Amino acid sequence: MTHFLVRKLESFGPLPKDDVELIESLTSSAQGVKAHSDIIREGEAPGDVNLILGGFAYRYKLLKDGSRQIVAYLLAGDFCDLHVALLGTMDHSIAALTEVQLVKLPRESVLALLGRAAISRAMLMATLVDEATLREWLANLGGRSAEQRVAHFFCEWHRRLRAVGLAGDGGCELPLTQQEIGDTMGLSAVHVNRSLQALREKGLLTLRGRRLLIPDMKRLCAACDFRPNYLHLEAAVPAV
Amino acid sequence: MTHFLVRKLESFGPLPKDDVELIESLTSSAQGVKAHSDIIREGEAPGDVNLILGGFAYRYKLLKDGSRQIVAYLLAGDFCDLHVALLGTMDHSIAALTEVQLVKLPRESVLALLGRAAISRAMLMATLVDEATLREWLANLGGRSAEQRVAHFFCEWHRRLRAVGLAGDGGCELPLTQQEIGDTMGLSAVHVNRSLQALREKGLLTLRGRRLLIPDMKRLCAACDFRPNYLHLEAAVPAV
DNA sequence: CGCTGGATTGACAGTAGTCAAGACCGGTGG
DNA sequence: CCACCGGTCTTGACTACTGTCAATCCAGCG
Repeated sequence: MTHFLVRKLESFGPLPKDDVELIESLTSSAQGVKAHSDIIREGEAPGDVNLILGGFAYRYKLLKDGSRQIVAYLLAGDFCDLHVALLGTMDHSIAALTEVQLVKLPRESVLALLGRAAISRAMLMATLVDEATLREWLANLGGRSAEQRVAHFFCEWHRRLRAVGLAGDGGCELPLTQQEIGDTMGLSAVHVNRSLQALREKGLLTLRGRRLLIPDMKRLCAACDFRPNYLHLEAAVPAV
Repeated sequence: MTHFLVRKLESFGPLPKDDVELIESLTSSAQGVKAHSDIIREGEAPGDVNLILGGFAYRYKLLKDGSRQIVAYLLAGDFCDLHVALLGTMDHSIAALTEVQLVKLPRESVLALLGRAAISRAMLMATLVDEATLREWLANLGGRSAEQRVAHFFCEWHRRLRAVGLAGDGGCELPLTQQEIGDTMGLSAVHVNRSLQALREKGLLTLRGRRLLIPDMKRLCAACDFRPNYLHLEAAVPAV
């Protein structure tokens, strides 16, 4: 079960055998969460840290006017709320996009993990990648047109899913409504619709059911200036 | 000199004496950087990690169309590029806003620091706060009007400066041109100008020279829905 | 087959960008 | 002390992108 965590952390470099054993010895309780329900809400500070095993979730913030800004998507292997263990309170909420399977790690376990330098370091690296992604999103919202924004988002989505084996060269699942895409890109649902149509007319992508098809990834990347360097997928371990 | 780093890290909780000694034993070379020059550029992967001692800097990304998106401001005590030590390559650039004093830590030193669990953990916490700030910026760009965006940015700026002793209740330094504010908020300089005028007319702020005055912080916060929880300034150390 | 949520459309409103001219301001050299 | 300069800040006119509202269409489902 916690293999997942080992795999995630070791994607940044091997862990000492001790550390792997520690992780695998942790007690944890799995549970399922229904689609569209909250996993944790802004302001909460519960004792456990959630780790996604399967399904998709997203981080979001509610604004005063009632609108919602989605600020990240979580895939299998991602931490939901390390923040809670370290910073005390959630400054945003997390909800399940699809049905989600997650494991809850008691906070003490997480703190024990952080007592291991190699694990702590791997978590820091994971956090740095998340941060880099947020910076790219910021550039996306601040500097690109609606059409480019959406295209860029799809490129990233596909790339991330491919990294965890959930996408082939042709396409991938995309369990999002246009409203949700809009909440992600700071656009209205109507405008997302129009942008999608423009992209379709250019033959840059197909969207059928909940499935995204990208006939020519190169062309799409070129159209929206997508350069995946910020995802640090090679995640080379720097030699010490 | 490296006291700075100790202070930064201990803002998240005390460090073991060993760790403090390690930090203070590190060799480091200070240097100055002229205003408006780059400190490090996207794609680079040099050996040293920079730490800001004084002055202001900012992270930015260049987009295909030549526009620039500023994605963070760095104050005294902030790390410029931990990324380089851990992830290998910069995915964005950093430039000096004003004249900046920084110390360069050799990468091996940084990796040694990360070998200490408590230090590694404090760095993780610092990174989590940066991440939270990026999420709030994303919500700011995605969900608020131009006027609110700018107001929110000023609230945050003042709050952060106050946290490091650079702002009083009345106001603080703001060494930014309207163009730079625009590059930060995804707005044109002209529109920033108009938004500022609106805010001034409402009596929410004054901007003279490079100085920002906020007569009534409460009112400004209310106007832009600024809630500083995401800065985690109290940074309570969670009891183990 | 009728519902229901999501996707599409069209008309219209409003926000933000662009371009270009002119005012202002601090610093420089005479 | 003053004129000059370059960079910012302001302004106005105009354009273009994006949002809003509301009706309609469509596909999956009980």
